[in-house]
Amino acid sequence: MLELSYLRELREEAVNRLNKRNIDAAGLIAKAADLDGTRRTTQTALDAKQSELNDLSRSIGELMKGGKKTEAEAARAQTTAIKGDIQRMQEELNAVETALRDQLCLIPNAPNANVPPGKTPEDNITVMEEGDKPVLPEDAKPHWELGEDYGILHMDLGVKLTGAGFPVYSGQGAKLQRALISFFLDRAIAAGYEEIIPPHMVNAESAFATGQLPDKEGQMYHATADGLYLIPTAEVPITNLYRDVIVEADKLPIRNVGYTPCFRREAGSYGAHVRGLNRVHQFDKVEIVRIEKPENSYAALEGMVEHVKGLLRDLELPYRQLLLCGGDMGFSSALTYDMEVWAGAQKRWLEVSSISCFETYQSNRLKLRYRGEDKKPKLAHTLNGSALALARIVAAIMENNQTPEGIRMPKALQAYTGFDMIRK
RNA sequence: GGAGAGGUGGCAGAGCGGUUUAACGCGGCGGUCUUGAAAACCGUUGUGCCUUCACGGGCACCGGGGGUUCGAAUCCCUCCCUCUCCGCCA
Repeated sequence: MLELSYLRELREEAVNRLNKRNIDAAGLIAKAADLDGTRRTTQTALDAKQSELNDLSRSIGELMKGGKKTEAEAARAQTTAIKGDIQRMQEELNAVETALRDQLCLIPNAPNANVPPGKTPEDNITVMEEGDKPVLPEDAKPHWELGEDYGILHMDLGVKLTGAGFPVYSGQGAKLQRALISFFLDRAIAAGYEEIIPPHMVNAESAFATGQLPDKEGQMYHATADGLYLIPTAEVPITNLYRDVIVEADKLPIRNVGYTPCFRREAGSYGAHVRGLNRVHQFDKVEIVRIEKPENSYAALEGMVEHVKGLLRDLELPYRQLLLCGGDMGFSSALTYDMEVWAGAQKRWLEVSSISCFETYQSNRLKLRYRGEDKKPKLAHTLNGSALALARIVAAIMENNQTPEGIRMPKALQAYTGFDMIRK
């Protein structure tokens, strides 16, 4: 949620920033401002009534103690009307507060000044591109065929066990998954991130705080018997560690990394582009999360991008970095870079990482604050990024590194896989 | 899953309908003393919202929600969580 104080004090700036998303920013904000005004007048009136009742109650106590029964009874008679007012005002306040919160939930984060305008992925800016695309023979196979040929990836078995989009890995394919997870974790730890193993299910409060609810309700698997959600990313449990927390300034930045499986319903996305590992309901991901002082957050974002670039280089994958345009950015993000790798047989770019700065949008919901120089709590900035998401990395490695002898493993990974080639 | 006990300020721990605007202690911060430090002593000490140019003032918060009452940390209902014992179990 955007901060009310921001919408109040820098309303014009907020509208301008939000306009990059091609939404009716002025209208959304005007409605929120209206509700906020009503809320404040109601609160002021309610507080005054409450104060009146408190005074009266105190005086009744004193009168009773002094044995002045008659006067006490007279005072007591006055309270009925006040209590009625209080109840009515309280209900009014509750209603307007709910409406205000709902309205604020409709307003996405305000894009950073550097976010390009635009509506679709075509308007994203390619910041850089690195690595040579492999030259593959005409009959080079996409990863889903290679997976079957080598007996390491079985989409059909996943269908049998669960349904479409739940891959089964076996043998060297399974080992490759585990190797990548360890590799990514070790690299993040070496870069100063503390490893976290969080729960894979969260409650509604957590899902709300990081913005999955109410916006993306249909995208999460929901265990209704217990009211829990399967996490779509480790971002949710790890960021929620800091919900309702005030951290001392000298504890910042906080850097966490966590490996978890990720579960996404991906409702409504079918077609040729979702074959094999391109889009699945369950995949593994190593996620990095940072909590920063506002003045450091964008430098931290660049640092996270550099970290991910290092991983992709060591995996010998051609990749490019995109700066997402306003229309393609996630709801909660202020600025997002996507990292994509080249899958040589499909001849497509596959998104393997999304690295975002949320400014105070998440921390406002989380009530995640730090104590600044003046000892007053202030909202911190949150950031996160995939480092990295496995399934598509595996797809690209398989496709790009296919040879007549087998699938070659990147050198940096061989210490983790224990083999240099996947063979039949 | 069953039975019992309990959830109070950064920690520890009283309070169990109206001198609680939450005691005492520890810790934190500021000060006095001191060459400096320790000790001692004095003061101070949370979060959110409303209001005010400001100083300040008001309201709410004793696990969450609801109720009784003129008045609730204190009584009632309900949910959540923790601990102990029993049962089950990787």
